[in-house]
Amino acid sequence: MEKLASKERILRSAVYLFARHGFAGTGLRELAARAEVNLAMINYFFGSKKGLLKEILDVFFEEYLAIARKELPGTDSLHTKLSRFIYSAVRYFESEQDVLLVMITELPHDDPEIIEYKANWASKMAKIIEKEVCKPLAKETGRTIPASCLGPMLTSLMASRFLFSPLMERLSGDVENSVNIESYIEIITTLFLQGLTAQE
Amino acid sequence: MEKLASKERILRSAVYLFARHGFAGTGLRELAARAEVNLAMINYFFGSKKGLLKEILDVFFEEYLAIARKELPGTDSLHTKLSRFIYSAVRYFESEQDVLLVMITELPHDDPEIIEYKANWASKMAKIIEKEVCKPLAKETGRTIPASCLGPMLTSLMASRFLFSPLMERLSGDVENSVNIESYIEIITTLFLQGLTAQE
DNA sequence: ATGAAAGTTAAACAAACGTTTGAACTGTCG
DNA sequence: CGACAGTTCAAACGTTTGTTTAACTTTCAT
Repeated sequence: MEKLASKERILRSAVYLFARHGFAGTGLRELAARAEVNLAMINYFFGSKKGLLKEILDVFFEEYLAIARKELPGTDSLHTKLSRFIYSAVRYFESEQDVLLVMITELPHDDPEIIEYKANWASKMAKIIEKEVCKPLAKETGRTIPASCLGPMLTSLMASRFLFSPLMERLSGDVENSVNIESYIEIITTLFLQGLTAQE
Repeated sequence: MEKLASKERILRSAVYLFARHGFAGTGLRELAARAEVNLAMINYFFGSKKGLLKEILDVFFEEYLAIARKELPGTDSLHTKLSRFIYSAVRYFESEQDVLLVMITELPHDDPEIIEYKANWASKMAKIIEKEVCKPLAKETGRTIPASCLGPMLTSLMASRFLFSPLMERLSGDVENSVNIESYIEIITTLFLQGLTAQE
């Protein structure tokens, strides 16, 4: 069992801690201890604490964008394409819950260095949604919903389970009463597709 | 023009700063400066920094729960009741955007002192949703969606505009291309109601 | 084998952190 | 007036913060 490279261990520990204590709430010494590296290694590899956050956000947005580019374009029906996208995206969210939480909880924070990064990615995402979802939808239903509204709605809906999961685990208790991931995907896919095409 | 009481000024400044820099990212000196109070006043009124956060979360959940208790029970149709709830809730979210952002961004963080508070409120909310939405819905459609799934979905969907607004403002540019609040409410109401009743 | 590059380390830096203290000030009521 | 509770204040407490430095070891192609 080869030990992971230091840089990778720092990255994973950062994702874990940022998701649980927040970016500002995580100290670099705590992070270094968890990653089993010397404190100075963090700045050596990532330049600064913010550089570390940027790299985490990059990883998330890159993959999220790649999923959109893979599933949304093409000649299939809007219904088919959106189903595929939701399926892949939620699966990805599930596999990288902590990264998703870091992305969401850092969304509103207005650090000028970070907001530039996020806006850049959001812009690319909005263009795809606009072209592949909003325009076909307008043709189908006659109703125009801009990507700046539909994109956040879709992402928030898909992320809802993971955003609230730390709370829901604590109170639901009985596991039987909760919904498995396949059902969850089915529910929000139906909700979104039926709900969207019902717009008039 | 009477100057607000010190405690109130602290509370409002905290909401403003926590929404923009996060809870852990906001220093008490910066907060005291913005509220124009002495640093020691914060601990005098709220006991600790966490006590301040608790009070902010209390204000939010209390009102959110009050809206649910007001709009959801009763003999009206599920459709009518849910429409009313979404309308009131989104209006409240809009009027207290910063408080909403603080609540959302602190949702996943696992501070033991805070998570107890949140779980307590979430439990009350889940009970109302379960009784007033999930059960009637199961009777209508035959499909059972637990409150621990439906609650987060609904809240996330209603909050999506405000969660992403700091980003969206930065990139959309043209105000004409964005959706006003009335349209936003209409869109997600239709989405949610049509989408839910389409479950089978 | 040798030298440059990459990785790792302990130690220290100034700055900022949340919190506490005890005195001073305010207004109110007896 | 004097006493009292509610506020406000400057100052300091001990930690912890992110970052930097310079020396050290390891790695690896020449």
